[in-house]
Amino acid sequence: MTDNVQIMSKVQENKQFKREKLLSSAYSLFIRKGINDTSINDITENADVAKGTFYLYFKDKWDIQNKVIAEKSRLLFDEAIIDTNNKNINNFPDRLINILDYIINSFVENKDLIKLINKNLSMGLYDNNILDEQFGNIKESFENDLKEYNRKIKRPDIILFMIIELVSSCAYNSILNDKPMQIDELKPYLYSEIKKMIG
Amino acid sequence: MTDNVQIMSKVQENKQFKREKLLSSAYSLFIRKGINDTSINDITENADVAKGTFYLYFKDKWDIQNKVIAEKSRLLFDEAIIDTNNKNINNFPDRLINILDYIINSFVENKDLIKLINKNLSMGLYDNNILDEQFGNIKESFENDLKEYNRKIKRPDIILFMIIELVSSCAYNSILNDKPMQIDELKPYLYSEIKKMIG
Amino acid sequence: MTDNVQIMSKVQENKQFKREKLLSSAYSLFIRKGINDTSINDITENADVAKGTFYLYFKDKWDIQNKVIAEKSRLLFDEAIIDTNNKNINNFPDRLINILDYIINSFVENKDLIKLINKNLSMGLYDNNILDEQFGNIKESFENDLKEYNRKIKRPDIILFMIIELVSSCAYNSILNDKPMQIDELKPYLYSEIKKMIG
Amino acid sequence: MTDNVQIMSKVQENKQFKREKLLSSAYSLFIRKGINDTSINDITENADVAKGTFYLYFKDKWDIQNKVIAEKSRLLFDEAIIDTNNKNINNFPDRLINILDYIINSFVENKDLIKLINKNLSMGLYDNNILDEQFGNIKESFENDLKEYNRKIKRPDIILFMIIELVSSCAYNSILNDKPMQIDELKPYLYSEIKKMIG
DNA sequence: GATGAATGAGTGTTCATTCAT
DNA sequence: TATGAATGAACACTCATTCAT
Repeated sequence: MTDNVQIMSKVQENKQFKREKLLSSAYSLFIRKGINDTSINDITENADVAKGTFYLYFKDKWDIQNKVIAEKSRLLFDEAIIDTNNKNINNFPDRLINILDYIINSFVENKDLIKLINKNLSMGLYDNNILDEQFGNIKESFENDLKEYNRKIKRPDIILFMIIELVSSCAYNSILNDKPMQIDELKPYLYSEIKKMIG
Repeated sequence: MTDNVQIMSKVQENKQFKREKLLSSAYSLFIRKGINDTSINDITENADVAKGTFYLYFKDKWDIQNKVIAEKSRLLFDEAIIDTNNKNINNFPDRLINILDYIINSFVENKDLIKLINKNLSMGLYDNNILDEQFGNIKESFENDLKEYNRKIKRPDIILFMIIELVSSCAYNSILNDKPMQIDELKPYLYSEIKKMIG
Repeated sequence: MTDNVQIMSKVQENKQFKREKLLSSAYSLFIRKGINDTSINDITENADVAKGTFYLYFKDKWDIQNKVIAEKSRLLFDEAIIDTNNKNINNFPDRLINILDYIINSFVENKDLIKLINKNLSMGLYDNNILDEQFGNIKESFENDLKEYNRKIKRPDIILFMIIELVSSCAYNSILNDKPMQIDELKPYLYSEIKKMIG
Repeated sequence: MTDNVQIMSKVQENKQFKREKLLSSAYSLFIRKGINDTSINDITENADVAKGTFYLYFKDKWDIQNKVIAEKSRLLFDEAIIDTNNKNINNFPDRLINILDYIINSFVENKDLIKLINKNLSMGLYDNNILDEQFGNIKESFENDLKEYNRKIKRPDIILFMIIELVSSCAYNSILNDKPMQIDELKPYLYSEIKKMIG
């Protein structure tokens, strides 16, 4: 029995390992060459795995793409919240700004990441529940903060939605194309508007 | 001589005609099947033109795609401004809101259009000058309005940029996925924030 | 000892059971989707058995295919003879016609069966001994009848062979494609020729 | 104008040539390795043509397969009729037997041909009009003969259908598997039955 | 300028088979 | 015995691009 469990878990572990090799292979290729120019062949080759193996774990390229993005962006949101908690920021607006700033800075450091995530946001990511998950996380954090710091906002969900759209959309253009200006120059204006919104 | 000129212009006309057939063929296919699922073969067939002819007018699919989007979105902005002028709206905020509302309503009526335009915005459209052109139009109109109605805004270009990003990004999600809600429900919140921004 | 035997036979039973599950799984899939579109994976999945298990009982798809057809067609011939015996038909030609009619009617009721069997007849079934077995049954029955009803035919084996070829070939086309006409319309002509043949 | 026609016909000729190269390449491979074991890659390689070219002329393997069989079997029927005419056989039964005998002999000389044609007959060839065409030819010839030699048969179409089914089915087994005996031994019995049928 | 036949590299996907557990 | 994860050769089919006419 113990043997069986151990054997099972050995196999299970191995499967998990393969799955992760594929995910990280896909991630690095998506970042490096873009999704359109990454073939499943590329992914498996890069993962040192047979081509057929891919189909044991993912349905097709869209499937692994969504999984990659879900994983990476969840990670990002989590980090942002942890960072904010670590800094012991104790008022609501600064907490929100810190979260957004952390995310923006991550994108600045990893421009391919914003390309990857954004590309997909616009390609129908909202159809499935990936954004909802992340959004869920930050929404919860946002509403906790509201309660904790005794803030009243009418329809906080809508405000948060608009804030995130504004930030991600502006960050995308500013970081990747310096439009309308470099992100560091843009930030003050951006954060100023956000503060108005949660005013 | 006159004859020659006429012949020349006839030829020129014919060329222009071919080009336009290709553009409108591409547009209808992009709208109908999406860009990824439209091949150059599809475009030429649909345009009743030989496959090789495509390459006399466009470099590749990305080229015609950009041209199509440029044309369609310029048209849209122009219409929005004309509509606003026709309505004799005489104060600055209402003029701005009317322009944005016109654009949003157009997207609602033609959801494939917002899909097409947005897909491309996020696929590197900012690399070339297409958005700049449109943006130029509306920026000019925006600044004219500011002057005419005696408004003072610090850095109107940045504010306008943020407004457009906010509107297009929110409209995309709301119209296509009802996230966070249907567009008609979202509009009041959206316009309210915009009015704050040009406050 | 008894225990051992029981255990052994239990194991044996179990093996037989697996084999039969595979056979009936294959049969239903062959009928439903055709042989070419049925994979070994399909067969094992449908039989609730691991993929590797297949190879413990059968060499490959051709192997199980032949076994399936052998089983199903032997069954069919047996049924036809039993039906004829039950009806107490007491003259030779009517007995033969009844057997053939029973088979044709079975095919009419299960068109996929004639597709399955025929496909394979033409795909090299004669290479192995499957047809011989069935043919053996009906040949024996045929020759018994000849003796019992005091009929004399030169080379009854050849005549029977030709009759079966004629019937199965005509039935296939008539049942599946109504060529040259529907089977009910064709039957009188067919049986009339057969009666001539056993003259 | 003349030039254009000549150019057109040059191109057209070339296309016809490519198509025929593909057909004959497919035929030789089907004969040599069987249809299932012949890939489109094999066909184009063998025809010294690019893979994509295949799809300019044929939809898929089933398409070219049908065309090959149609061509080859039409040829066979035509030859059989010509041979019969050349021999100045002047009575109906002998003419019919000669046609059938010619076809059988061709199959004996080219066993792969009967394999190819038969395989397909049983794989749903009757769905399309290939057999009808061939059958049309021989039916016409059959009915011409009936008229010319003043024969009366009730429903000659049905009789002919049964004769062809009987002959092709028996020939297949006899030629390929010597079942129930070699074709030369079988022929007398076969032809004797056929004569009864048109009796 | 216009054509469209030809190309062939490239793609996603399937599947019989093996073998460590 | 039984399993099912892994393999990788094989497949049909697509498509942007070229170029002789």
